[in-house]
Amino acid sequence: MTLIELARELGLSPSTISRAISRPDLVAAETRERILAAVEAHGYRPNGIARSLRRGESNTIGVIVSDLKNPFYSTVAKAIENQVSDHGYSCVICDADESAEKEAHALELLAQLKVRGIIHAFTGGDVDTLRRLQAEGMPLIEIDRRSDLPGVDAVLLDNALGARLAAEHLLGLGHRRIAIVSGPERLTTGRQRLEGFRKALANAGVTLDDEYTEIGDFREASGYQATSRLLQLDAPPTALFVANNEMMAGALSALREAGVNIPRQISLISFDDVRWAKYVDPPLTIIAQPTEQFGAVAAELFWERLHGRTEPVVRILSPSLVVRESCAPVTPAPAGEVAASAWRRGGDAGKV
Amino acid sequence: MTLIELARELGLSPSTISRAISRPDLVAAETRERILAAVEAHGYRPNGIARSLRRGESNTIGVIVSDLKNPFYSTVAKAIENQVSDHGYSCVICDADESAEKEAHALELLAQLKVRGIIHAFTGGDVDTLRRLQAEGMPLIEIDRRSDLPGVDAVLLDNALGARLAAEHLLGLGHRRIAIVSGPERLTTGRQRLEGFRKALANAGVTLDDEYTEIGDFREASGYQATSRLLQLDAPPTALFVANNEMMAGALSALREAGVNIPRQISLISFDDVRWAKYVDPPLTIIAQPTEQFGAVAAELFWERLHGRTEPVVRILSPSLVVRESCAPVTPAPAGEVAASAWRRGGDAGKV
DNA sequence: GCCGTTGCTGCAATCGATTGCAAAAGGTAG
DNA sequence: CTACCTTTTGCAATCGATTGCAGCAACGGC
Repeated sequence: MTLIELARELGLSPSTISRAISRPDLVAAETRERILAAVEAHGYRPNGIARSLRRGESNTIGVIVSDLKNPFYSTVAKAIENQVSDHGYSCVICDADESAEKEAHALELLAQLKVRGIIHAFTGGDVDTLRRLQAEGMPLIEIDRRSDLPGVDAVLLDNALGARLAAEHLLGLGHRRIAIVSGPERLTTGRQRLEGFRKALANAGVTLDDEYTEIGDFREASGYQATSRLLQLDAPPTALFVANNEMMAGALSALREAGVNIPRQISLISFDDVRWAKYVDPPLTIIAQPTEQFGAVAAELFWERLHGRTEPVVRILSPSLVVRESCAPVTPAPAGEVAASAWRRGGDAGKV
Repeated sequence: MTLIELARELGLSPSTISRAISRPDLVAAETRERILAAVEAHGYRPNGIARSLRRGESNTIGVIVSDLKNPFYSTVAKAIENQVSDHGYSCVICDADESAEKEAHALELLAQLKVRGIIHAFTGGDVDTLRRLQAEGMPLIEIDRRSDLPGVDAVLLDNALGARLAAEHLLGLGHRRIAIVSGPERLTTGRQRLEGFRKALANAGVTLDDEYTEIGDFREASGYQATSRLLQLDAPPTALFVANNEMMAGALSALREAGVNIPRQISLISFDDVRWAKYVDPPLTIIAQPTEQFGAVAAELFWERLHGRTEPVVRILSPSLVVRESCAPVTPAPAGEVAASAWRRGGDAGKV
């Protein structure tokens, strides 16, 4: 049922119907009642597409996350959706799947859909497309990860602080043979967590060995592989920092499989306090992010943009250390080799 | 930049430009090159809204999940998104937040957006809206939960089987004082898991006591509360079946807090093999669902509908039992009261 | 040389709702 | 009674792309 059909049926013009719906005060009370009754009776709904075309706006916002399966991003997406749906906006949520191509594709698609703004976690892809969208006046809000595009809003974590908290916790427990599994260089989160960690260690006079520096892709499988490699070193680390929750799951698998005891043989600390971190054996010490705030703040920045703000705003959120039981003081072993050879023997042998 | 502006600049008609983009074979090679070069240069993108209006279709599909934070649903959503984006479709993902109102609101919104179909997990709300959409010819595909609307496609789990697997596992370990935390009656998942469980116990001559039957709302908090109540009974259960992953997290909290040892004092089995279930202490015995299949099959059913199928199809997926370490044989205590009083003394006292 | 065909391009209508402007009706003041 | 204002409704253009139909040119066959 279209506006015109309804108008014909009521013997009124389409304009009147349209006004009765969107600006009721302009229509005589009696007419209005009659129209609304008919609308109700026929279940008429304005065609959102036609409306958007005419109004030149869509009441839709685009969200691109790099992995919808990752609870961090699904939580952020949910927070955004909740915020904007209260205002009658809807979300087109895209999953870039950590792929730059898919990201570029999603951006094009959202642009075609004429969304009012795009909130996205940069996946390292197409800065050109971003630049063009920005030039066209599309509000762009980055979450979690930063492209190097100037002038866009962003909600970020103080990754260096997070990495420092992790490093200092491990150093404080006496660890010196410390390894990291970080993310891709092309992502700010990957870079900053690595550099922040390196620097914090350096401040304490500890150098982060290349051998102990693994670069994954923030997905489970790479966490598994990286950790497996570290375990095969002649002098495996006594402590491990894993830079996101997905890779942490992989690390956990690798450690289980190798029969390594946490924290007795290796201390494990990682990023992002997923809900289950506290139920794991052992409960995980982690660097927590204010996950829902990412979404809420991003939505907020979006509204401001819509209401005329033109100056870019960057909000930095703070991580915090949550101490549980996956980190322990380094075992006072006679020599570095002990732990390694103990592992080879497997199981509980490393008890000392 | 619009089609008309571009046309004027090139001294061609809009029709030719349009054809050069969407049906290149109809345009002379030379003209086509010239047009495509200009398109590239100006970064012209067809206005998706106008295109949709004219074509009378949107290349958009709506997805409503009942809780985007729940890894089950985010995984399903991702699977759907991945499937349809390969075909140039985009997803509008809505979160009903387990609220019937929000669900109705989302349905209206998707209808206005003229999506090509809606894949949704019924939240118990507005069957009227669903019925109207169905009457209008909107492809409707239900996942996980079933409304009582006839004629719609659905991808469901064999919940009764899942519940039976859980019951038989517990029975096989000798448990008789068995409790359940299930979901709302208004949801098929809640009902079927409860009834299936009850029936499976009955088959073994065990009755599911009212005292042992808790109805939650599939969210973490209700799992916590229900479990806490069960623990305060004079004769607490020796085994507990929790009917979804969110409530299971709550149950875990409650058990931890009460210092109850799993599985020594209580055996725990629950639904949905979230990735972390195997890292928990103890690794959780669960009923696994083929999560990604839900999304893939739903997308498949959607395509079929688009391509003309009119007969409703219901696909039932099978759960499976994954045995880990959260269930143990019932402790051969002299009398039923022992366990209860042991708990009151707290901690490891119940070791017997 | 004429006609039919093929290939390319343009004209103009169309999708459905919105909105500036104008017309008609009713009311009030001078 | 006229002039003017207010309220209510309708007319018609508009948003931007698509597409059926027609026009035109070039070419080949007879």
